[in-house]
Amino acid sequence: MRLSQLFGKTLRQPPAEAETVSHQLLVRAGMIHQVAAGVYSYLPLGWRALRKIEQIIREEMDAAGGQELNMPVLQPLELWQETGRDKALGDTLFTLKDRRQRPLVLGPTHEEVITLLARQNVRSYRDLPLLLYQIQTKFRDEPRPRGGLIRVREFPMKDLYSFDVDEAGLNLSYRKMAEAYRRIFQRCGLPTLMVEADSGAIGGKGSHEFMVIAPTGENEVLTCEACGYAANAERAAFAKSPLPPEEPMPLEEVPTPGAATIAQVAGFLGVPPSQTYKAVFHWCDGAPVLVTIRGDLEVNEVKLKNALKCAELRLATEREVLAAGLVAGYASPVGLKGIKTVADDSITTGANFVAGANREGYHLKQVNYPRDFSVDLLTDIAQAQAGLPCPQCRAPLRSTRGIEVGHVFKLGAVYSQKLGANFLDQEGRQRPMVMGCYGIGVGRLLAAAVEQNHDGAGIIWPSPIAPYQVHLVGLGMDKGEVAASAAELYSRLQAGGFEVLFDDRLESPGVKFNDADLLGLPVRLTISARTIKAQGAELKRRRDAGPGATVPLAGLLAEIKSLLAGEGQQA
RNA sequence: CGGGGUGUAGCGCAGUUGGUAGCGCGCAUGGUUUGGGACCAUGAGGCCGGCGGUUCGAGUCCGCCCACCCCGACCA
Repeated sequence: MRLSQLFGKTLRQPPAEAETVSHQLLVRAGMIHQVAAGVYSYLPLGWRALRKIEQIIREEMDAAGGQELNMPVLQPLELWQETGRDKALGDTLFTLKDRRQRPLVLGPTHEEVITLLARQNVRSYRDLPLLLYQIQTKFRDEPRPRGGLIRVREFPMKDLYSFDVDEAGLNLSYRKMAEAYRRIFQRCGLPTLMVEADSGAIGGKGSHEFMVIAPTGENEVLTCEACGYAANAERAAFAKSPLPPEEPMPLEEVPTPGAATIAQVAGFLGVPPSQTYKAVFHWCDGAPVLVTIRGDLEVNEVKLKNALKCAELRLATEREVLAAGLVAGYASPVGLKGIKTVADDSITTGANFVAGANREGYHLKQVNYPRDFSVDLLTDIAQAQAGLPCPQCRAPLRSTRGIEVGHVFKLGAVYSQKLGANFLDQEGRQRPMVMGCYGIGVGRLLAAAVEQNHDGAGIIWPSPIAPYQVHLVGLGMDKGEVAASAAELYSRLQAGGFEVLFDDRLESPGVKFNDADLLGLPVRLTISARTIKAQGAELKRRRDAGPGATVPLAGLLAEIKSLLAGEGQQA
């Protein structure tokens, strides 16, 4: 491709609204263009890089036995009502009506459609296992798009769905996919960490995310260096230090004027926060819930939401708290009636806690569970944090941030049961297919790759996903001799099978070099009066600093090939 | 949705007490340059986010709306 013909201009300054590095660089390099919040066009260079990634994904999916197909973006809302996911997705679902006023949705994912497809085409265990995938545009009306391509409302995604006869089969498919994912990210030049994750609105029995560790990541990841435990903070467990048993003492009410927070109460009564019960009010699908947890711990809303199995969960407003008859700052489940109560299992060890008296200005001492109160639900709803002990080996957990580029789910039979996707097993019994689903955000992967591979001057593409491999720069293109030999080299490179971007513009060297650095192709080849005199060309890898080496024209192609091969290994 | 911020040329920005809009980059033409964002000259390009109001007169003052960005609740 001749740069003089290429659609898309480089910018010296990034647009003011671009904050993330990948966003700034992709815009400056003329690879993407924003159309609306979270909606982007891909320009030729960006699109080429994206297609490179798609191709890598295809190869690995096919190698793992996947079959590519394509499903519609437009789907009847009815289908989503059947599985109840219209509610689970809520406002995230883009909806519209056709001319007959039939409600439709723009597909945010395709479990429903693919399950229907499998129901229609799978009859027997002999048809299984089955791995079907597509790379297609998804629509999610995210509450807040951000970070350029990191979080958008319309995005290309690879989604594969596995269908197996049983759990064992699912586990096998799951492992196969996890392995394919590792290879994909590796080939894209991205080290990723596979972490335990919450499955959110997709549902199912277990899931893992693939995180690119980056400070700009949206997710907090907790890891244990000692044993390798890794989990998204919204899902992570930790070893709750049990408190020593004590002889339960009689319940006692004490005045605690003005002590409405854990810190104040603990200070006032001279006990550690871990010797208190914290009460938090949540609002779950239109009803109040009182959540109790040990005073030194925090509530994890994702865990709580899962435990309550509710569609919408948030903190209760002051007004809602009052209306429910709760006393903010002095509430506890002790003696409380008519309100759903949940507690973290941290309340089960130790004894003689301080808790609210449900009366302004008073707390209870020597509260003991289950002697003094009961709860409707007792489970782990505590927020893991850096420094807390690893659930597996008790070494302190560490916190990092990550960009989620892939997510794999064990769905089980949730969708197949709801939509009647059954097959006949060897004994002639009808059974629901056991499903898994596996997503990769392709555009986000592109952004993450830039996020991870850049310097002050611009992008440094990992060569497998670079839009072109060689950036050929002609300096002094108004000189016939330079123009001719640059053009000749361009043809030779193309004939040799290289993907070449040829800067044939009549620009000053500074402009050309700076654009080359910004666009970030792995190898730069410069030809000028100077190099022609030396019967060579200057060869430089993007990731190397300093001037390149002058290489004789004779062995040039082989030289480039070996440089690129080295790049591939590095990635 | 809560909190914060910004809308003036393709990009980055300025615009005073209200008087009909400017700078840098980029773009076009001509010329001089050519190994790390060169220089000179000339030129094109604006519904000042939108609507309404105040005023003889609004980019500027007031009201409403919209868009976009950032921080939190959601996710590939």
